[in-house]
Amino acid sequence: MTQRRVTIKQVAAEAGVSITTVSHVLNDVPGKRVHPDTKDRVREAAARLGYLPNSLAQSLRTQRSNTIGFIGDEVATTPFAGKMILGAQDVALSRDAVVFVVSTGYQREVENREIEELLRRQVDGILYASMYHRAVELPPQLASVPTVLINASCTTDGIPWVVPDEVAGGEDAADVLLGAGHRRLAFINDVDEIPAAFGREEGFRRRAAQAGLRDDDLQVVTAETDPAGGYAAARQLLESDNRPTAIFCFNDRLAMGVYRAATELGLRIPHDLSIVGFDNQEFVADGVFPGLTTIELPHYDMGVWATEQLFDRIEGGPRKAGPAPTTRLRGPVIHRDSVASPPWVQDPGERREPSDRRGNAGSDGAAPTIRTNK
Amino acid sequence: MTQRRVTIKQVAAEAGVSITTVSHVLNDVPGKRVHPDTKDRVREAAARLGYLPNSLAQSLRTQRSNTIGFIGDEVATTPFAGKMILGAQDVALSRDAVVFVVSTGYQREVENREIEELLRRQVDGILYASMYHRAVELPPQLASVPTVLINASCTTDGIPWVVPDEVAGGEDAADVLLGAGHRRLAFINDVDEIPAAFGREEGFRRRAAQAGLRDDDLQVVTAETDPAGGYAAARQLLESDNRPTAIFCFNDRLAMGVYRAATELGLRIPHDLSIVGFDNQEFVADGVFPGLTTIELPHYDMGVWATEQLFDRIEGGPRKAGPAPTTRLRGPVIHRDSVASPPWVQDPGERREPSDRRGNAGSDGAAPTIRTNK
DNA sequence: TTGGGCTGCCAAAACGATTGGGCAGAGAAG
DNA sequence: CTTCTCTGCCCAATCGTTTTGGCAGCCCAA
Repeated sequence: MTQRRVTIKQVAAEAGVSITTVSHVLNDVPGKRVHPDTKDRVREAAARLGYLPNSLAQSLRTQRSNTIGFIGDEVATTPFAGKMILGAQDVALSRDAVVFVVSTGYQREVENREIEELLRRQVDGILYASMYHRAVELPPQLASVPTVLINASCTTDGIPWVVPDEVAGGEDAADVLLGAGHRRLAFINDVDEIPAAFGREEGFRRRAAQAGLRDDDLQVVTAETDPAGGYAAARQLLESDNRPTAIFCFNDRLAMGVYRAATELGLRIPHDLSIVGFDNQEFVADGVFPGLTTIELPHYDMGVWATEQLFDRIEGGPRKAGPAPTTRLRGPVIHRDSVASPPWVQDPGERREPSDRRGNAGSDGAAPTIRTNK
Repeated sequence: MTQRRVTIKQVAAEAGVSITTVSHVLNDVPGKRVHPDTKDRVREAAARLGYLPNSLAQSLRTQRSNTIGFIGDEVATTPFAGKMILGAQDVALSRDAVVFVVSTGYQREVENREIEELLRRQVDGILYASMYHRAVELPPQLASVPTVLINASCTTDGIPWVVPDEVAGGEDAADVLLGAGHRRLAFINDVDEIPAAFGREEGFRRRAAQAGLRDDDLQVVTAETDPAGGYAAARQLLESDNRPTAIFCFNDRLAMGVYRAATELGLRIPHDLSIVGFDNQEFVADGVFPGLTTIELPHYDMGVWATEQLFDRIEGGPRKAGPAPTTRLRGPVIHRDSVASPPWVQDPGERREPSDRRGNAGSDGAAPTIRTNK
C-alpha cells in the first residue's frame, strides 16, 4: 500500500545521470560544475517524482540531523510550556529543523530514558526547560551535546540560560500602582522561596522606597499561590486597620481569590481596590471581571532566544572558551481594568482610565521587551 | 570537544568480535547462536563504553524510525493540546518511540512544510490533532503514511479518528441537574454551529425530555463562548419571567460570565442558581468561587487511544481493508460546588452536598470513562 | 577415514544520502 | 600531432547499523 518513497537513485535514473550529479545539483555544491542543461533535467526529474531527500541518510552522512530536543519537566500541563515550545519551533523551522518534545514529569528515570532516546537520534542540540523559574542541575549526559536552558539557571560552565526578569516585573507592577497615585500598597508573595518570589519583591520594594513610601505603607504577606491562598491573605489585609488601596499579587490565580475577598467585603474593583497580577494567564486574567491588569512572562521570547543561542552553538562548533551568554527577559505589562486611581487622587501623573484599555500582549502601553546581558 | 559517540565498531573491537556478532547479541536475534561467554563479553564491552546504538543508522537500515509526528493546528497556545501530546508521548515512550511536535497555526503553507519535514525524517506515522472538535479534510501528502486523527473526524477511508462524546456530555450535565431536583433548566450554547454544540444540545434535550420537562422548562440560547457572552446570555435568562434554577454552559469560560451575572443580580451560587460548565479548564473551573461543577474533555485519553491505534497500523503493515475504527470518548463529570438542589426540593434522588465534594479528574463521583466503538 | 550435522562466528551487501578524487573528451596551445 | 587545460560527469568510500549467507572447526557415526 505505501509504496516506498522516491530516492535519489530514481531521480538519477529519470534524469539519466549519476546520483552524484543529482546530489551536486540539488545541493548546489560550490566547487562542482554541472552543465546548466543537465541541472535543469535533474531539477525537473526531482520535481516530477516529488523527490524529498531522506533526512536520516543525510544526517548519517553529514553528522548533522537538523533536529533539536526540547525537554521539559511538565511540558504538557501548562499553557506556558506551549509558548516556549512555539518560540523554539518557529526558530527551528526557519532553519529547516524540527523539534522533539519530551516531558519528564519530574521523574529522573524518565528523563534519563528520554535523553538517551534523543541522543540516539543524534539531535544537534537540546533545550532544557523548566515550567517555573528555578535553578537546576544539568543532567551529566547532556555534557556531550550543545544545551541551552529555558526558564532556569544553572552553574555549569558554558551553558547559556534565559529567565524572566523578575525584578523588572516587580518594578513594573509598582510603577503601575504608584503611577495611579496609590500610596498604601500590599504585595501578596509566594510562600515558597523561589527566584520569582525574591525578584519580584525586590523590585516592588525598591520602587516603593524610591517613591518615598514609609515602611507602614507597604505590607508584604505570603500565601499559597492559588485562589484560596489569595482569598485568605486578602481578607487579612483588607480587614486590617490601614488597609491598602492596591494589591500586587504574585500571580493571577492568587489574584482570583483577592477578587472574591474584595467582593465579599463590598469593595469594588478598581474603584475601592486596585489589583495587579502576574503571568497574564489566559482565560483567567481576561476572564475575571473587571479584567485583570497583569505582567506577562516572556515565555515565547525565552523560547526564541534560547533556540537562537542553541543554533549559534551548534553552528559555531567547539566554542571559544568565553563565558556563555545568559539573559533575563522582561515581560510586558498588560493593562486591563483592575487598576484605577484611589478616590483622593484628582489627577495623578500617569492616570489610566479604568474602562477602555484592554490590551493584548506586547501592544497597548506594555513595557517594551528589553534584553539585558548580565 | 564533543568526541564522537561510540559506535558498534568500537564495541566489537573492545570485545574482540565482529560487529555482526555485537549486533546479534545486543538484539537477541532469534535464529542466531552465540556462545554465552561471548555474549557476556559483548554486553560488558557495550556497557563499559556506554554504547547507544545510533537510531538514524538503524532506521535507515530497518525502514522503521520509531518516531511519530504530532501535527496540531495551535498546539502551543492551549493547555488541552498538552494533554493530547502527553497521552501520545506516554504511549510512544512505552514503545521506545519519540514524538515530533509541530503546529501549523492554521496556515496551510506552514503545514505543508512541516509535513514534508516529518516525511523526510521517515516518521512511522502521524497524529493529526485539532484543538477543537471538528471535521477536517486530510492533507493529501498524508496518504502515504499511517495517520490517526485526534479531536477531529474526516471522511477519508481507512483513517481512524477519535472525538469526545458530546452527546454523552450533554446527557451527563442534564443528569447532574435533574438529579439535584431542578425542573427549570437553561442551556447557553455556542453560537457557532460546530459538532460540540449540536452534540451537547442533543444530549441535554434528550435527557430533559426523558425527565418529562415541558418545552417551557428548557430554554436554549446561544452566545459567544467567552465571559462576556455568558454574562449577556445569563442576564437575559435570569431577568426573564420564569428564570431557570440551573444553567448548563457550553464551556467554563462562558460560565465565568454567568457567575458574574448571578452575583450582580444577588443570586447566590449554588443556592439560588446551579451551574454546570464544560471543559474543566484548569485555573478557571477550580478558580471561581464556588468551584464549578463541569464536564471534562478526554484529551489525554484521546491522545492515548489515537497513538495506540497508530502503532497498531504501523505494526500491522498494509491493513485488512475493513473500515477504520473510530470512537467517541466520554469525559468524566467533575463535581465541585456549583450545583445544589433548588429550595423547594427536600430530598432529591441523588442529592449532592454543595460544599465538600471537590473532586479531581477521574476520581470522586466522576462518570466512568466509557469507550464506544461506533 | 569419510561424511554429516552442529556450533560459533564473520564478510559483505544493503539502507540513502554526501564528497574527494578521478577520468574521459573537447578545445587551445605549442 | 602532441600536450595541456578545462569542462562535465561519475566511481567508490563513507556514515552506523541489520541481516543474509556462508565457512571453519568439532564431534560423532558409519
